Amino acid sequence: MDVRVRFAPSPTGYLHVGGLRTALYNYLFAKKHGGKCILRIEDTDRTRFVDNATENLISNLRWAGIEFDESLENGGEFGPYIQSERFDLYTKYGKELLEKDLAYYAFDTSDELAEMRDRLQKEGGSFKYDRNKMRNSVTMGMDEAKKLIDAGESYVIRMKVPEEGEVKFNDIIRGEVTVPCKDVDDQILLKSDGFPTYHLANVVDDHFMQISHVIRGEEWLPSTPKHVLLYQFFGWDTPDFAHLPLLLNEKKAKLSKRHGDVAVEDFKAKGYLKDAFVNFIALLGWNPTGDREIYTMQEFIDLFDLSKVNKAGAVFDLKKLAWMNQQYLKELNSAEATPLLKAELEKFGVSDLEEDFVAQIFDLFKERVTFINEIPEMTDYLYAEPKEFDEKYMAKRWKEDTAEMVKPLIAKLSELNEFTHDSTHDLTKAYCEEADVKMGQLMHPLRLMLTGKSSGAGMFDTMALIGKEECMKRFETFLAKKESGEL
RNA sequence: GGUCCUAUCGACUAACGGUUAGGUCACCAGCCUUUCACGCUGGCAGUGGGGGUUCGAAUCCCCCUAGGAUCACCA
Repeated sequence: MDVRVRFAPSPTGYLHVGGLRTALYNYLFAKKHGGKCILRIEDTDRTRFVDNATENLISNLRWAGIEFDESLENGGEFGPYIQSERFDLYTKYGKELLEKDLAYYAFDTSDELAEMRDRLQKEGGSFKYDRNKMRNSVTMGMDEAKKLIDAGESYVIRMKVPEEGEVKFNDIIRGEVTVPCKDVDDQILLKSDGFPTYHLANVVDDHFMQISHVIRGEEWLPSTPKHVLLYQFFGWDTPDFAHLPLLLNEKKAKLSKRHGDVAVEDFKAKGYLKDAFVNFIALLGWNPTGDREIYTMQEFIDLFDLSKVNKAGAVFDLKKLAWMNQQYLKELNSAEATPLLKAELEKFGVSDLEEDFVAQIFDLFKERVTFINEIPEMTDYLYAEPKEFDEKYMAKRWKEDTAEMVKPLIAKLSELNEFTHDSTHDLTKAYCEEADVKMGQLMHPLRLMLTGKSSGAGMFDTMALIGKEECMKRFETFLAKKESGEL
């Protein structure tokens, strides 16, 4: 059997990280088995329509490196790939169930349904639809129901779940799942606006799109018996199911938008590198070996094994994500990094820097940050003389005799023709030996005068980057301020 | 509350009946060092509890407990 899987999001306006993981696992599974990965937009809820939601979804998926073999924009022989354009199909199959007496009309208002649930709750037990007591074609008879419909009463179509027996299905991740029919609700299949609910549309589409494996989040597990029953009602083969463990927040509850940090584009905006983010997400719920953390997409494809995906939910740990991001940041080559850093610098208000200069800055700071966007502020002294000086640092490192100790070195530095890492280093080292002082006694004052900060890249690299002329100017300014007591 | 799912260090996970229960993040210590980092070395830390099955259980079965999901004319 050909492997055909689908990622079927509803266009809510953003891509949830859990959705990204689902899409990714679908993609990996398809690629691994030489199958097809399909994107189907499930927009049957007209009350939740969001402009540009589909475009947003696709662009975020593409950012993550996930492409689809069949979709709205790429086409395919099983389209349309958006449910609102498949309307007639659902109506047709809803009717078929009605004719087979596997579905029925129901006329209950939302108040009546709420009342029913109140009653059932008081009696204890489940809240499932009480088919034999409500207003529907089972209690009133089909003739009466047709009359109401002709009179313009609004109605829904519900599935008629058998009273006896049980529903069994095999989940690739969880094994056999069994639910007694009496616990399965008479799900609404077609809403009063004529649109199908997820359950009907999903089953019909998966069948006609020849989906072989349904890979989706665990939140769908409780409604899977309904879907299995629908396949049986229609006489169709059931696809294989794989319900992925949930992504959890630090409180171990399902990651939800209310708690923030769940939209892929937010992570993108914060500066996470795509490969790092995808790598991290892929390892939430599965690890091919257990002794490695960094994998390429191709390696993930080669190693992917649905049956080895975890059953328990996974907590989304920002700290490990940050580490992951840094790992990828360190490995970024300058061709990739320079434009990114340049853009960040421009946001910071620094433009017109030489590519080579920007590349050097990246090399010096990539191991000191988690995100590229931290670099501009950290390196502000490279673009203008420092406005302020770290007071604690100054108190600790600038002593009574420091000025006199540093002046001869500055004089020697000013005579240097070449102002490079090596030349400044060699000169300073020689001076230290000659004057019998430790490097540290001079490095800190130099750093303070030049950058105002207590941390940063190596001092000789920093001096070379700032340039001799500017360094001299800063030394002079700083010493003058010291003498005048301004500092 | 009904139903279903789940349970290995604080977190992500490996070990698919036989290991001193391994790796990674975080944390701690040390080394490196002109700062901050990076890096390196080491450390802390786990099979929720109770019964079985077995020569042998983290692994299979049962019960308990705990957590989660779901019970919409949302997906």
